[in-house]
Amino acid sequence: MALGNAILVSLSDGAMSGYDLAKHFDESIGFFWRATHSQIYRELLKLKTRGLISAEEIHQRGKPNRIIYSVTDAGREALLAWSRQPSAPDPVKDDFLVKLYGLEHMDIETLREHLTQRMEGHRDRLAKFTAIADNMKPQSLRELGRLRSLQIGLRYEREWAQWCEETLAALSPDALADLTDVVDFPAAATQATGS
Amino acid sequence: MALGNAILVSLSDGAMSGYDLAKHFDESIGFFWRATHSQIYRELLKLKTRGLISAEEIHQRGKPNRIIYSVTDAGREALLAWSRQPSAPDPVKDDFLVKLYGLEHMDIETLREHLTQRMEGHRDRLAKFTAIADNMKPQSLRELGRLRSLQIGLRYEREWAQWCEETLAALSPDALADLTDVVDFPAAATQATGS
DNA sequence: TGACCATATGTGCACATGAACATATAATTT
DNA sequence: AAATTATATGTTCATGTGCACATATGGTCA
Repeated sequence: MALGNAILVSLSDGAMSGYDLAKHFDESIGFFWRATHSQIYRELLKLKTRGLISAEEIHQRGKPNRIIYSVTDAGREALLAWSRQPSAPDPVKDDFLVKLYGLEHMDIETLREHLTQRMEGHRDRLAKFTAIADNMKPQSLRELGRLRSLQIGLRYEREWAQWCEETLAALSPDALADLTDVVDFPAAATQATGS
Repeated sequence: MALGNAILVSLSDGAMSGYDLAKHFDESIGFFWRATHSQIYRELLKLKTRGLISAEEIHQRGKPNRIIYSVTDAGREALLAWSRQPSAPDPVKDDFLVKLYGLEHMDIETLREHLTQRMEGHRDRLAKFTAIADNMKPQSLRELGRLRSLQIGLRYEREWAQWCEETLAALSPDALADLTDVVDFPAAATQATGS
């Protein structure tokens, strides 16, 4: 029910429709928990069945009706109860690290390109997060929580960006020339033969 | 087919049974890609069907037969082709960060306990990774890849440990006393009332 | 006028995930 | 002698995930 709780937290910020939630999950809370709109609509029905949220249909002119969901008292209790449950530390799943782990079987040239792209992405997000964090001076629990969760995102992006830079250096032709098993670099990186 | 590739990388290290792979996924490569034994046995059958691995049954005395899998030439080609595909940067999913994001709706006392436990776990793994990394002086592509993937794990654990420490300080009773919306601390943390 | 886009809510389907169950052998411990 | 543990390979089932599809309204742009 992890997605359900992320939705309850989002709705605690203010009543929202599934459509709004989907956008919300593409931005702020989405950094900690990803969800597609189909998942969200299904989860909303479950939460409503369990009485944790209530629904109100809003008739709009010119657009389809919206269904606005609000957290009920039972929903707030459920959130509090959830906060008392231990959180499973999330298992990391990363294709790219598996590739690095099996480096001698990979196309290094391509890996360098992907590393560069990835580094740029991490740097962009780092800049974005830093800009937001710099303007935050938390004066409430709410703001403090937002800042602390932003801070881990910031640390995450910073370390990844630095690691990409370090790894690019370690995989540079110059650095690789010292290794014993790089036979015919750089040709070996783009052309590999069996046995 | 991400699990399949992680298995191919593992088998490239040497032929192994599903049982061995399961242990392997609980240790080294498991930091980057988690898998249970039931997943592994299923994936092995798929890989065999696709001709990427070959199987050899070993009759043992005293123990059930083992089925040892090896990577075929087609498997090696598949790995190389995979390394040329871009890797999706893994979406983070973390209960604990959602809790922090919705801090004002949570039981802060419990969160502090969980933070402490989590910090200890990260520190333990950091010490373990550091000890291994300190003894590594890569002289082959293989060793270099292992070290680079270990380095991101090390950075990850270090940052999480530090963040936990920082966050514990930020959530200390003293620090919280400055906030506007902490009404009757510390009673508020363990006893919450509706509306 | 016709195509496309933004809003808005859903369903269908294929596949992944992981806990629990199932089975079998033999050594070790009580 | 019986229970437990380690080895070893699977299956079953409930649930989660996410892409693609479906439907509906009305505005904008060529």
